[in-house]
Amino acid sequence: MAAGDPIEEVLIAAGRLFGQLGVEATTMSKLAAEVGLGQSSLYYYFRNRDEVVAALVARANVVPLELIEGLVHGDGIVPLKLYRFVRGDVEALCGLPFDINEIHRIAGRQRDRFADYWQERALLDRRLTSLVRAGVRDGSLRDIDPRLASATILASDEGTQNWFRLRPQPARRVADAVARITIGGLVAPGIDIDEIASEA
Amino acid sequence: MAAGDPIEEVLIAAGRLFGQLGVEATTMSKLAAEVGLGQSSLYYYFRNRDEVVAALVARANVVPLELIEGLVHGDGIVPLKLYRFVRGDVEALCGLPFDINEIHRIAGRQRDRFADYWQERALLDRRLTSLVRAGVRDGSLRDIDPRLASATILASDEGTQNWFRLRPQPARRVADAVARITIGGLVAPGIDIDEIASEA
DNA sequence: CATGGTTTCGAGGCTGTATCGAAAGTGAAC
DNA sequence: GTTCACTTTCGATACAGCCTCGAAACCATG
Repeated sequence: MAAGDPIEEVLIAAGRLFGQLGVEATTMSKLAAEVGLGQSSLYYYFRNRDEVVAALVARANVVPLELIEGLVHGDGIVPLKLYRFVRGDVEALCGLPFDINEIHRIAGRQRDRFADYWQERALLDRRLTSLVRAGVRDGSLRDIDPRLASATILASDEGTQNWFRLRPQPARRVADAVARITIGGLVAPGIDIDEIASEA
Repeated sequence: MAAGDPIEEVLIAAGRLFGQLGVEATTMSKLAAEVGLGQSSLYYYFRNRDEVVAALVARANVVPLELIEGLVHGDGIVPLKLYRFVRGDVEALCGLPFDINEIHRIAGRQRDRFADYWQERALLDRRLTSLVRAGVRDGSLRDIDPRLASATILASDEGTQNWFRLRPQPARRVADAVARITIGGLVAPGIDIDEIASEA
């Protein structure tokens, strides 16, 4: 119905509907109606519903990736960088209109269609892993398996969005709590997580 | 096709198929075929597909609840109890044939149909919250919001199952890592998480 | 206004959900 | 052995949603 780029409008409406109804319950008819089109007209812009999902997830993915790239090249000790990453990631995830985990799951079942997603995800994982590894090396983090730690960090972030959507709260507060707990469990005994938290 | 209780058989097959294909892609035809029934025969045992989901989730829910009940009444300091809870919960979740988060999400969209689920979930949350609160009181945990901490613990546990299913590993190892990180971020500065980990 | 590219839609095939009523199976009572 | 009530199974069918296709409407440019 409105002006702008139809693709843009569809994606915005899709994000909202996915969040409200879930992906499964968001039919192409509802989505089309939302932007003032007939159901079959959507197929002019997207081959199918999954392509809408893919387009949406492609954008959501950019945020954490840019976040960590920026942090890696910035300065500060590793725990501080990690703290900022988790806080930023959680905050961004909680701001999404839809459930990232649901999209994540759909993507997981179709590795080929969502190849880009998985590549970026793998890159994010590598960046985070090597950041953790650096921390273990320089003694600012405990001696844990960096790959396991990285996976756990990402799991916490995404898992958090799960319940956040059910029980809304100030995103920043939640993000700080998750960051403090998660990174607090990683820092070496000598380092005080509260000091890092207040510095971040 | 086999002997036993048809309901039982359907649930077992459903767990497997939900895990392999996802809930959405598991059609009633496939499910029926799996147990040697016609598609419409399933509706004799279950009103619809969501009822299969509900039956499955009802069982999965029991495990963490029993786990924490047992721990609360046992002895040991709070961090030790929490460590054991997280490890047990993660291990149990990783052992499920299906993705608990997907079921979680479906349940979230239908509060009334899954009322039992939400009640048990709320109970679990209360138990965990009050355990954390006890730890904060007696000084074995840092001064954090117990509700936020409890939510974060559960989010980590469930979020972990997410990637665990994609990248299988020894469940115990993963469970230990998650417990060490999560609870490590909660314990008061004086307490050594490694000591707790080796005691658990 | 003719041409060609862009955008929209209605009709229809196909698959999956769920309902319904009929049929088949089962066992206890006579 | 037949009857009867109860349980279990299924085929037919309505209905909704996904997606395709071809035709029509739209629109810029010469």
